[in-house]
Amino acid sequence: MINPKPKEVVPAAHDRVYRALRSRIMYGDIAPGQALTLRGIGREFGVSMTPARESVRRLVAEGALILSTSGRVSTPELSNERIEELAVLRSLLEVELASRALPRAHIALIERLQMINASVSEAVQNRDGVGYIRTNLEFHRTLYLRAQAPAILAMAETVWLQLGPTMRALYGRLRRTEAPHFHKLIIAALKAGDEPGLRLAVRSDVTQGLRLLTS
Amino acid sequence: MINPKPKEVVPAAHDRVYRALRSRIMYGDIAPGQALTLRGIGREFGVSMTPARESVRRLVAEGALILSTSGRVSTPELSNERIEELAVLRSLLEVELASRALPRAHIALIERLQMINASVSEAVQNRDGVGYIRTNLEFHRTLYLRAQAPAILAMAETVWLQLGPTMRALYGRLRRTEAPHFHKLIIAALKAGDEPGLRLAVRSDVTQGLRLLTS
DNA sequence: CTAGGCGACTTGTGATCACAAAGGTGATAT
DNA sequence: ATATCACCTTTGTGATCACAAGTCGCCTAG
Repeated sequence: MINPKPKEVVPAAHDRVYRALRSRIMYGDIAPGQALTLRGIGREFGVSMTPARESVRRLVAEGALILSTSGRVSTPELSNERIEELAVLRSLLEVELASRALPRAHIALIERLQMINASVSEAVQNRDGVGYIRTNLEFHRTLYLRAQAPAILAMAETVWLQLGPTMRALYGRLRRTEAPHFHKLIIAALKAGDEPGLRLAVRSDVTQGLRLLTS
Repeated sequence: MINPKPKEVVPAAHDRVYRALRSRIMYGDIAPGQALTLRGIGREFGVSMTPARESVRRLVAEGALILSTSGRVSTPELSNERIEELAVLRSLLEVELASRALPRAHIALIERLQMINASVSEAVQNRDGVGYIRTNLEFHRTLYLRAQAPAILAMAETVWLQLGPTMRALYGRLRRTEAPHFHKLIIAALKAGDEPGLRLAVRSDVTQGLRLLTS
């Protein structure tokens, strides 16, 4: 057989719904406190309540959605204390990931990061909040993939997911015209093979944005 | 009304099943690679497939169970690389939690930790693997609850959950008669208010056990 | 005009069913 | 004796339904 298996030709409905909702939440398409209904999700994706419920359960388990006592589901409205915790988590996890990626960061990776960073700048100039969040996370994910640490990366993505709706609320009222400064520091540290500098740059980049949220 | 609401008199079936399975997995009642079936779970708990599926989905999202490509569900058999990652995660998260708990650790907490530690020793002497895992985690959780950082604690518990079946495999073949040494160091550092010592003791305690797994 | 209550509608939960795919088992051919 | 194939059982998936609890709006009484 030349082509033995197209491998998962048709993804399961619950998985498709899960991925779509996850993207929306992580990239700030949904505002904090927004309510969702199982029947509404099912209607939108052309499936019954069953896959809708499964995808919602999964997202609740990841902290992307919260369940009220009566089972109603909505995006979370994070308290300042919770935001501070999530910022610390981002810092802990992403500094570790960056540190592990450093010895594996070849020139091709650095060039790719610079290209992504240009997209970030573009999104900032266009006042495109969702685009900013998406490209910013792509910048970080591209670097961290080199760490070859899927468990840690998955945990970092879970934190991003929890912050998604809140980040939208932030960057919606953020008026900034410059590209992210710390991204340049990260790239410079990567080029120089400067591990302490990289750790500091990542910590700063991760902390900076979230600090505005708790004001 | 004197007693307005007994508050959630009857927990939802899926939640009850979830909690039961989660306990089993976290405390090492289930061996790595053990297969589960939705109908089997439903039969055991006297519910239909629906709540069984929801609880399983939730546990899969937390990394406590894995889904084969065909949807079959089982406990994970962790690779050495994955175990090393999870050990690093434990170290990162729990050092932070301990550090935050330190300024809040009064004498009553320390005494409670000593009592729990006695139970740990007892479980070790009785060759009670599950009891050891349970009391050991209770020791850590009791300390970390003082950190007042629910998001970080939840993430740490997720890591424990992922390691559950594997820890069982470890402590099953572990032949040790002494109580955990590093727990005493943790308690000593708490008494002395010694933050660097506490961080080191927690990191050592967390790393020590898992190091044996990757041999 | 406002507060309280009643009723209709919305929503989540859990059970059941039909279906397709995967796994296992036994028979058969070489 | 072993490899292969067919059949049957097991299993997950998704749709539908009945039911209970919650939510919202409207109406009425004060």
